[in-house]
Amino acid sequence: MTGSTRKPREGTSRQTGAPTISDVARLAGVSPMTVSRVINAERNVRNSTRDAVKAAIDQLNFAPNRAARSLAGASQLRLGLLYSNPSAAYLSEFLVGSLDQAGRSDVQLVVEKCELGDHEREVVERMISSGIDGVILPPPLCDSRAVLDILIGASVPTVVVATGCPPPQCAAISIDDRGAAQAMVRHLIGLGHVRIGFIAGNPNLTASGRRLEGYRAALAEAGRAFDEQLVADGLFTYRSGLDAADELLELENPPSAIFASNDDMAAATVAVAHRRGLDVPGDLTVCGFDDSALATTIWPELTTIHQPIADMSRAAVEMLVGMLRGKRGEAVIRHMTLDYTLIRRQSDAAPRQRPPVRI
Amino acid sequence: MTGSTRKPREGTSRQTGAPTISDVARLAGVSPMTVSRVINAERNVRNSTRDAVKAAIDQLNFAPNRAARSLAGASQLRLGLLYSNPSAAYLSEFLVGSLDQAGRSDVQLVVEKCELGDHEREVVERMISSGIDGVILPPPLCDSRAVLDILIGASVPTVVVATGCPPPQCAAISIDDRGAAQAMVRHLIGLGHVRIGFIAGNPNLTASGRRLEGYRAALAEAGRAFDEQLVADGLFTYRSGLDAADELLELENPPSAIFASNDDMAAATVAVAHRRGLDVPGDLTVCGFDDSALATTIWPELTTIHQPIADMSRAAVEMLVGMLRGKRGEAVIRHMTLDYTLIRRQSDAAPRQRPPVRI
DNA sequence: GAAATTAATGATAGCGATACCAAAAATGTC
DNA sequence: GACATTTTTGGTATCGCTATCATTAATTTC
Repeated sequence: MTGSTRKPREGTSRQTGAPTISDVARLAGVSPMTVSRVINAERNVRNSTRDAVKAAIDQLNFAPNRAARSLAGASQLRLGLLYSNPSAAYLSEFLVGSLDQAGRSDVQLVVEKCELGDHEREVVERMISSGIDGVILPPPLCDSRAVLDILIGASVPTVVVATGCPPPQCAAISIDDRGAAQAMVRHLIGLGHVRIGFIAGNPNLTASGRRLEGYRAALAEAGRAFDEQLVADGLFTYRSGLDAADELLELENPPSAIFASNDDMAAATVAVAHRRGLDVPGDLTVCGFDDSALATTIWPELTTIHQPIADMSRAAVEMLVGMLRGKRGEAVIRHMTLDYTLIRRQSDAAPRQRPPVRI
Repeated sequence: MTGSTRKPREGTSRQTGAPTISDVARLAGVSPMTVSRVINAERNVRNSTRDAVKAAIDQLNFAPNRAARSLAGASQLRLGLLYSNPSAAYLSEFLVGSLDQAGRSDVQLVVEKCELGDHEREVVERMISSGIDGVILPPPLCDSRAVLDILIGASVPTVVVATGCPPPQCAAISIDDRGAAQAMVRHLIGLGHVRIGFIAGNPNLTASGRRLEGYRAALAEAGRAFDEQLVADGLFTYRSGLDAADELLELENPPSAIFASNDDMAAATVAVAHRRGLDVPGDLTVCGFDDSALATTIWPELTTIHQPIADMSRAAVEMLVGMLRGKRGEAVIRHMTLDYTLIRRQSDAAPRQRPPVRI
């Protein structure tokens, strides 16, 4: 209402000028505590008192100080974000999203590196004992049995991101890996490719299996037979991609398109093709998955599947906060699936009329 | 280090478990006030003290409580991080470092893309008028005259990272690009290489010039003549590296080693070598610069110069915070040079007795 | 080398709210 | 009406951090 001239408090130079709960109390002739009760809609306040306080609040145009509130009351949540060594590009996007959301939700994010190996136990336990409220696990940690077991054992609320097979005790954010792979293969079939090679990912990561399923599904729905020979094993590393691509191109009847389970292996495939004198995409179509930085670094730029990484990490933070701040009762474990996008760049094309001549 | 059992404080049930400034103080053997000073990058703290406190902060994984902080009076700083399109790997590391430090210093980092071109003015001005307190410029923006002029004109405290030639009005973090390049070429000479090719970087970036200087200096100190032909132009992109490498390997008398000004171009050089049937490092030694993720992604892994990118961005945030929060009037503009490391991997070797036969 | 100056640290007192418990007031019971 | 209960209300102690000033240590000055 009225501007109500508040006389500037003398003394320290720190006052902000905004009315405080004490100002309200003085005006209403009650104690600050009572004002707090009114603000928080607690029951045990007589109506007459409540009305007086409310009047004072209106008159001063008082609004509680959020900082003071969270300091005194509910403690600030701290979420742990453990990462191993995903592609650096993945991590940075992931961080941007999660930090952004952490700011919005007013929670603190503790980011820590956790190499897979002997130290993982130590790192995770230190994080737990340092009083973290919940943990977010991006790949590849989201599929680490060891890490998951420690967290689940300690009943730490956890959100796994981009795993193909989330443990029942964890919340999960993911994309439809299977569907995405299927879409890519459909695309290749649509382009006219008949023999389509596939480079599988690290079998320890559940997403690998999902992507392979998608490949098979697309073949099946097009009435194509599944040819064991056209699937090579990979580990998601560039180096493994080199071997896998060699294996596929060495075949009697090599594929005219190769779909690698991630961009690193797709890049390796491009390198192998070039070494063999094959033009990409003229002689060989190569597609990746992830839309990592590498996809646009190399030449030709890769046609690949884009994951909304930042959105996924944002969602992970939000979900975790929901689980932690959510009232008492049922910790509704939720799963969430975000949309992927097929990005066409320069590494795919229709196959030549005749299969390229092997040199 | 050790897990340091933090004893649960007794008393009220309100404690959160998160380490506080007092925990850090106790561990470091100083007063809480001193810890506060370190966090806020204030000046009057002895280096030894600062280091001890930082160690304690790391050990406890401490991050200040925002609520308490804003209650106590400190306003939250907002720093702008403008980026254009450096190598994606570079950016991600840069982000990891700066976001981490931003969390520790409790400043908000506003990350925004600023493509070089017509819009730069718009983007920068928008950022300024949105009330940003300071700006961090990683390459290549750190060398953009246009962007710098706007910022300097508006007297926005700015830290440039990894430029070869920082404007006097800005603080700067860098490594010794010239010395690093010189060290690498010295290494190649030591290996026995005589004809050493060099792929220059984008001429708009001052660091490019520094690296070329280092190349020439190493040659000069070894009493080798400088051969114009052995220097090819590049732009720091993979694609430009493809062309540059082709140019060098096309020479009548091609080099037995190629030193590219960054890893992307070195990776491209490896690809070209392979396409030409050259073994790396058997027939051709290839070295890069930056130690980006790409260096260890491809095969063979690149011998390169490691820049502590994350540390540099961390330092940039810290320095900016110091300039902004530091007491004592005059903003002492500082420059800081961090150490580089020559990392030997699998892409370098002594030259063959005779130059490889061209196919 | 003692005094004057400056830098580095520590001690104390809040910031604006809530938690917890004790005191006071209102209500109910016989 | 005296006593047990239940509601309201107030007092006090934090929450985690920083402002401010006092104190101590390190430098400089003459």
